Amino acid sequence: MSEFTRKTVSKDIFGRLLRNDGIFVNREAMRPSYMPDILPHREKEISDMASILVPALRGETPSNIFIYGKTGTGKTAVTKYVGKELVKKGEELDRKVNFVYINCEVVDTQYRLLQNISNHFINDWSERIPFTGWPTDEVYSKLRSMIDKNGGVTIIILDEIDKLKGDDALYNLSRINSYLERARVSLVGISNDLKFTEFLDPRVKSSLGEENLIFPPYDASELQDILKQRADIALKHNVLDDDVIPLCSALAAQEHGDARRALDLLRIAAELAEREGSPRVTSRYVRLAQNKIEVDRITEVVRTLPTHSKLILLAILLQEKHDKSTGNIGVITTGEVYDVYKELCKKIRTDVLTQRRVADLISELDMLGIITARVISKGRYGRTREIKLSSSADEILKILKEDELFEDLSKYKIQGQTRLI
DNA sequence: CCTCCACCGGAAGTGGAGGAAT
DNA sequence: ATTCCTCCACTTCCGGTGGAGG
Repeated sequence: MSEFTRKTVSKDIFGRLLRNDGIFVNREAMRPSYMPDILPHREKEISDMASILVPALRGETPSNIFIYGKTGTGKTAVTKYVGKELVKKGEELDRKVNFVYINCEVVDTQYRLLQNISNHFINDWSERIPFTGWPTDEVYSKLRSMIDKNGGVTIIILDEIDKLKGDDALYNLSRINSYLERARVSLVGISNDLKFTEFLDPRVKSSLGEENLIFPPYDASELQDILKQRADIALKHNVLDDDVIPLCSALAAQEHGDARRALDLLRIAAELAEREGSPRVTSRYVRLAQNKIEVDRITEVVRTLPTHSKLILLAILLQEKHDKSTGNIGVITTGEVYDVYKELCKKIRTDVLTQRRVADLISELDMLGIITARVISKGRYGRTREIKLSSSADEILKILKEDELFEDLSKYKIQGQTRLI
């Protein structure tokens, strides 16, 4: 390679990718965090929520709300949207309305929750409540005085409320109004777990559930509208084949009408097309995207598995390979997996878990969708689980090998018949 | 129709970690 | 600092079971 070519190549690697001859106009519009101006097919939910919260604009306390809906049904988007509008209207009417959004998956303890809400009212950086150090009830009383001093109506959104540890925090928050003189607080809890309220303190339950909103899943045609709207903003005109949006919608509709899933499919399909230099997104890229999402999911799950679950997974993998090479056509059973697993443990000098425990871990792997395990009866030869890998063995092996512990282990060969007949 | 295999899966208990209360 | 409590991973024990082979 001449001096000249090397220079141009290295100089242009980003230039070529940067030149906007791809498919996207505004990539952000396809991300889950993007907030569109219009939320299609959520008009009813928006107006329901608005009518519950409108007392805030008259300085009265709105009812607390509990919102339930599966992932990707627009709970968070609708709530944030209504909140934004409410604050805007409040400024117009000169009514003080505060809107605090907390994601309980990130802020999951009582202390951090109270700390976070309090800091929302403290602009001066040096005045802020530290991550740790204060007694919990002091933070609580600080919060009360902050809210009272601030006045007006404060609406606190607790997203993913089921992730919050302990219900003391909810109990305290739901009673805060009786300690306030000049201000009012109302709570909005969001969850995708309907059973969540069953385990709650009955007092919290009745106070939080003054109003309930249920967000139904989107159906395929509603998903199409959402995708069309986003595609208009995010993509160049006329880069999608006609069947791309219907396909994305149909696939996502099968997954309980998850709009986020639909958007991910479309975005990844477009990204794959762009990366391959294709001028158009075809249904082939949607299929590839779906595959990529699945592989990414499996990769992530397997990578973060605890050691013993990985060992069990490897045991299943080895057994499957062994069966294939010996032409054995029987199904893999719990007992066989357990035997191989024991050997693997011995090899790396790890304690062996009991078969009972291993059975539970196998069920977990099943629930994670890495394997399928269903109970079958082999008559005289007992009752057991039939265990199968649910995705490519090589793919999983590759991920397992990332763990240095499994580097050598994966070469382990099962000696002959592990079980006498 | 009965037996009996090779597990399933519920119940109860242990022990250690981590957080809250005193 | 110490005790208490709660959670979690795991063990022990054991009754239960679908159906091939007798």
